[in-house]
Amino acid sequence: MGAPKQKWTAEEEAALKAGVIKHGAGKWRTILTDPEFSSILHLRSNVDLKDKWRNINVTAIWGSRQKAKLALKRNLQTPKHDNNPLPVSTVPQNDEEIVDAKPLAVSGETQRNTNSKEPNARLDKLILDAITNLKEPRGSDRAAIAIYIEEQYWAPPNLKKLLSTKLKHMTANGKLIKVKHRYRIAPSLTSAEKRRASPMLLLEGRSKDYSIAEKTEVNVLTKSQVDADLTKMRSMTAQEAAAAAAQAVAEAEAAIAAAEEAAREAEAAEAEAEAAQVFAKAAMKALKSKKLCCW
DNA sequence: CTCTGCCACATAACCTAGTC
DNA sequence: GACTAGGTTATGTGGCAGAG
Repeated sequence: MGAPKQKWTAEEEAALKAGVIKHGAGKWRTILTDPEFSSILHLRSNVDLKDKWRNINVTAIWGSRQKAKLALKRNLQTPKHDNNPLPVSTVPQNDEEIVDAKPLAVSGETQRNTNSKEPNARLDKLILDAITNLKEPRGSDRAAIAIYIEEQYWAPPNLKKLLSTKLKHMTANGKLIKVKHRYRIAPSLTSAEKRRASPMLLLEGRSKDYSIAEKTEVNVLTKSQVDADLTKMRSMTAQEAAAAAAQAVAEAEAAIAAAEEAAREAEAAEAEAEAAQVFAKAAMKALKSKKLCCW
């Protein structure tokens, strides 16, 4: 069927890994157009890069895609209280939750599952963070939010456009309240959500997952740190990049373990809260019946 | 039989022209 | 300038099939 199979060479694989280190997983087109890698990867399409990256990840954990698929099936049979790590096929391949563009994805849920109706979730957090920290009594206007984000984070060149779309979206969702071109955080937003609006890095492929950051005390990078990192990466040779990729795999695995531990704790806390709620209801009921009997 | 490269499809993200 | 709608591109995921 279709084109004959072209085996990936070690050189191509190293270039792919180096590209992911430099640009982040999911930025296949960017990697492909990077002159540093395009000469090696000129026979490959962005789709090829994406497929190969999937294979590399799956192979690293499960041995093969088929094994991963089997593991997934087993997972689905015992969905909720299964402590086994989720197979890579269910893990986000985009860089949304990948820490420092590590080859292995970190979260246990797909982006589609979690963010399908919530594009630009990171910007979401930055906006909340900006409004919270600006502390303007009547709310903050779009320009003020934009300036805050630009000053505090690594903002993309099209920030204003993204911001406009996102503010509208968040207002529609009820996360924000818009009064006379000023935005305030909706009172219904939980304290947990507000807490999540803590500083995050807005840089393609380099965002820090806050829950992991909280749990593992990973430092949130400043813009200057990111600049320094990028400069360093650009001066890397292919071998150095490959070595960095290998190290990144190890670090990602550690991050996965920490994230899973945090998820288990969260689940336990949730169960505890549920139990407390049930207890409270029972107590109320008992109290009511007691009152009734005494009246 | 297993592995892995290729393909197809769904959807998210992005871009652009038109309208207010 | 801001917003919207429609089109295009990029990416993620599942499945098929050739190679070893």
